[in-house]
Amino acid sequence: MQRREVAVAQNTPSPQALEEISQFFRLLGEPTRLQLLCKLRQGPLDVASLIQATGFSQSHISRQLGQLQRAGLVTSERDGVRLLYRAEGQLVDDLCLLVQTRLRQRLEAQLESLAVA
Amino acid sequence: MQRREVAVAQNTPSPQALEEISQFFRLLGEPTRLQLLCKLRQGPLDVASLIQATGFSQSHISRQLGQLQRAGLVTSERDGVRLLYRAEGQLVDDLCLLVQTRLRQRLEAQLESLAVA
DNA sequence: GTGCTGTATGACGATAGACGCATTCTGCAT
DNA sequence: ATGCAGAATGCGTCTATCGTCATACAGCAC
Repeated sequence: MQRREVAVAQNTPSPQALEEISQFFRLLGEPTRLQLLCKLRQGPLDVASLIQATGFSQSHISRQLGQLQRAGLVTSERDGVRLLYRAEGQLVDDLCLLVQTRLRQRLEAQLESLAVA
Repeated sequence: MQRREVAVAQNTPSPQALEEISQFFRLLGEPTRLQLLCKLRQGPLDVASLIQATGFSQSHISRQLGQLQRAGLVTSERDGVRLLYRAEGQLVDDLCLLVQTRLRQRLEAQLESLAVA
């Protein structure tokens, strides 16, 4: 049932699937969260380290991590009194690389059109 | 200069690049815009057709198309009194496919864990 | 040039969500 | 069991943006 709703697309996602896909993108659409993911992809970190690395408050970082964890993009593991968070999987890396490549191509095209003019 | 700011990442995007990448994801994080992109990828459409297809108001659709156009994801072309909008490139398709696949995998994993239990 | 249609934009209200302070909760260390 | 540190959550404020109605603008058709 759920499977069918999500999977109905040979090519065109169902309205329900579109909603879920867009919510996924929305997660990545916030710089704070993307920044956290970048930090965590380099290795596990506790909240204090992330506070230091980003400058955001403990509560804010905790909340963002909660969102990322519920979406399956990060996991946490106890290390003494601390929780170590780590990035899970390669999907976000892949997505960012595609977008970044595209953004660069676009800038390069613009540079070229300026040079010609 | 701009090139370097965006391109600095062998692997870790610069803060500026992260901002731009997140803004790109933010564009896709709104169901309306994603829906429009899906419609337009099947062929060029005018605003009236998009109104009919989605149920949103003319002004809203026009505004969303404006955003997508400025980001280079759609183009427009005059056809008599109408403007035909069309989706540009495959990037959004690729991104959606990656995300959709992942969402499915996640659901399937959850189904499996329920079956075992 | 004029009138009309299709589209873009102004103005407004409602809502979601970022963000930080304060507090509570959780689990470790003793 | 107790105390403490680290993390999660309550609450309030602020901002951005969705979405619509109304209006302005752009370009076609005559």
